[in-house]
Amino acid sequence: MKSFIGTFVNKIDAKGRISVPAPFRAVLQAKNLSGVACYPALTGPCIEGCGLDRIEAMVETLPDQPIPGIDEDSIAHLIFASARDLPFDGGGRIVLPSEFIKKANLTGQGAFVGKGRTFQIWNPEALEQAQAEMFERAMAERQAMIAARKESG
Amino acid sequence: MKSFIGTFVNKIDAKGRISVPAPFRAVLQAKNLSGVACYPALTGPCIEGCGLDRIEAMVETLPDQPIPGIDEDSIAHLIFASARDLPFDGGGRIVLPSEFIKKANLTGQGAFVGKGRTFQIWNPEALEQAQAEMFERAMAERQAMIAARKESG
DNA sequence: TATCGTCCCATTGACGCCCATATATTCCCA
DNA sequence: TGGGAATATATGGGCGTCAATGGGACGATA
Repeated sequence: MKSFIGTFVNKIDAKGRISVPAPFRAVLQAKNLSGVACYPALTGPCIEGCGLDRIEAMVETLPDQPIPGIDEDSIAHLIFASARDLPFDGGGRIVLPSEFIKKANLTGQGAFVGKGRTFQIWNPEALEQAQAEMFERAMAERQAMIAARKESG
Repeated sequence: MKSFIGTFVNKIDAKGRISVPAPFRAVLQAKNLSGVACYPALTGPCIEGCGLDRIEAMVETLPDQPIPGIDEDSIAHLIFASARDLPFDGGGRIVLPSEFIKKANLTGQGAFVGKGRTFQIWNPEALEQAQAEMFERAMAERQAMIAARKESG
């Protein structure tokens, strides 16, 4: 199964349209999908994207209680509420709803970041910052691990 | 099977009419339904909505009379009692009965919230509050889970 | 006759769809 | 191997259609 790999920066025009990178479109079209399901990420200022099939699969996994109970509400329901099915136009673009543009601070450009089974859409500058921080943290953890190993062994 | 996803805020006019979002109508029309079954939610100040087929499926699974002592039965019969089949008008709107408007504190606007197999209709402000609380709770649970994993593994 | 509910029509504004252009990439042929 | 053509991609813009919404007419009922 093909995955979402790589980073691609595309423009966002006045109508809020942005081209989905061709490699990502190929992944979706391999599943006979003519659009992409998007929702605000819970963990950062970006938009998460995947095939609508993935969302439908989430629906399937939730208990189908005819009588709604109190435990019905979970992260999944938050995602259903905020997700949108965005169809491609003739040129392979999607239109980003204004909520998404606001959530991810998108201005002029959007960076598609492959995450394997999903991808994310970032403000390019914010992405760079976040990646730098992630790198710092990873290096710090690595140092800590090395130090701990020296002590114990 | 298509599901109800996304949130759409539409106006409620003086006659109590509100447009059902086109994506939701599409889900229902895929099942050859020309209306939507609604009933007050048990879990919050909102209206639950789904296809009439879902209500009928519920009916199939239940006895004619509530069985004393079984809460689910009486709850289900409560739902049947308060449920309404609301047909679309020519423009894809439904008329909200005054009980529903009262129950969900609807004033001027209604927010359709996709929940997968069903959807809900909320007062937009109340929805925002409820979702914020839900998010807090979900994040707290998530933190607890991460902490537990660290300890055990 | 007055009121309520349902149906139908009108408007407007957004969105989907189509076409056009530019750039990059691949492929073919000389 | 180099040039050129053909294709694919990214992007801009315009137009038609449909969705959302408002208002009025008709019929039923009390």
